[in-house]
Amino acid sequence: MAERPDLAAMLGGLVRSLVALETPVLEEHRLSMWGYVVLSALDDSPVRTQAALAQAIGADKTRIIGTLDELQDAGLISREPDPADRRVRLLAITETGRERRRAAQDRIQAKEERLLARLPAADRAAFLRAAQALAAE
Amino acid sequence: MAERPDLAAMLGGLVRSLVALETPVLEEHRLSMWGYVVLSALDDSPVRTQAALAQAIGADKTRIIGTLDELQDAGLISREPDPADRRVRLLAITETGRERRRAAQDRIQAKEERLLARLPAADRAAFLRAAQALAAE
DNA sequence: TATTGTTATACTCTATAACTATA
DNA sequence: TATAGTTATAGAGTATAACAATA
Repeated sequence: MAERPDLAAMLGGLVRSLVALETPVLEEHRLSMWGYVVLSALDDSPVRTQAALAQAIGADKTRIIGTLDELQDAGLISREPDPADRRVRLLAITETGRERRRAAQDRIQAKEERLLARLPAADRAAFLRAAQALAAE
Repeated sequence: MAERPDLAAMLGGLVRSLVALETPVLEEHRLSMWGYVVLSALDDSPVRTQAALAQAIGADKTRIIGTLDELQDAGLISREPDPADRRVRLLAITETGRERRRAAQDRIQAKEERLLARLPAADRAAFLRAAQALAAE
């Protein structure tokens, strides 16, 4: 009877194969992994500062600057100084960005579905519920 | 009603927090993350070649050499040329290695338990079962 | 002086390709 | 010549700290 493998190792391997699965899709849609994460965060709601966005996605504030530059150059996000405090940048997804993100997300979720299809329906629902609860920190 | 977040992003965040949780424990036990992964693999069964070990843990064969050097120097693994083919290195965990790994694993699993304790018992069992099934590739 | 965002630097990981030793 | 392991090189990703602009 096998002992339970370490959770981190187990999930780490799973994440690696998911990333491998999704990277080609993102490339087709001309999005980097971080770009996709940022678009997803902004699609849920706009954010008032870059630091807040960085924290929301678990990144360093210096780490997302290049990503924001690219997304802005591609017209996928807007990024304007707040008139009330010109130090901060107001961040929001554009309509183009939303479309791009949705298109990528549809393909990605379809691939994820194929993976999840291996699970019995009950386990599958519980897995998603549990993952969401645990990821909520 | 919130849409389902992307699986990869969700699990990726979860893995990050697990790693953050476990890194201090590994440091206490003087193990690197890869060192722990290697010990865990060898604790399940010895391996005949370094390339096979690398593949088993999803790493590159060049990537684990430094790790194997450290583990060997610390007396946690044995690594001898196969008399039948002196190109290959027979790898096995030592008794010291086993003890070190078990000690770290106990502490790590205890921390994981505390995290999993948030879940209803049924979801928790289903989550582990599903994660194991999906990670099995 | 404190805060937001940016740039610069160094450091760690990783991937690729040469190299050695055995076969 | 083919294979297991090793070393060397370069590239990507990341963290830290210094910097500029604004408050």
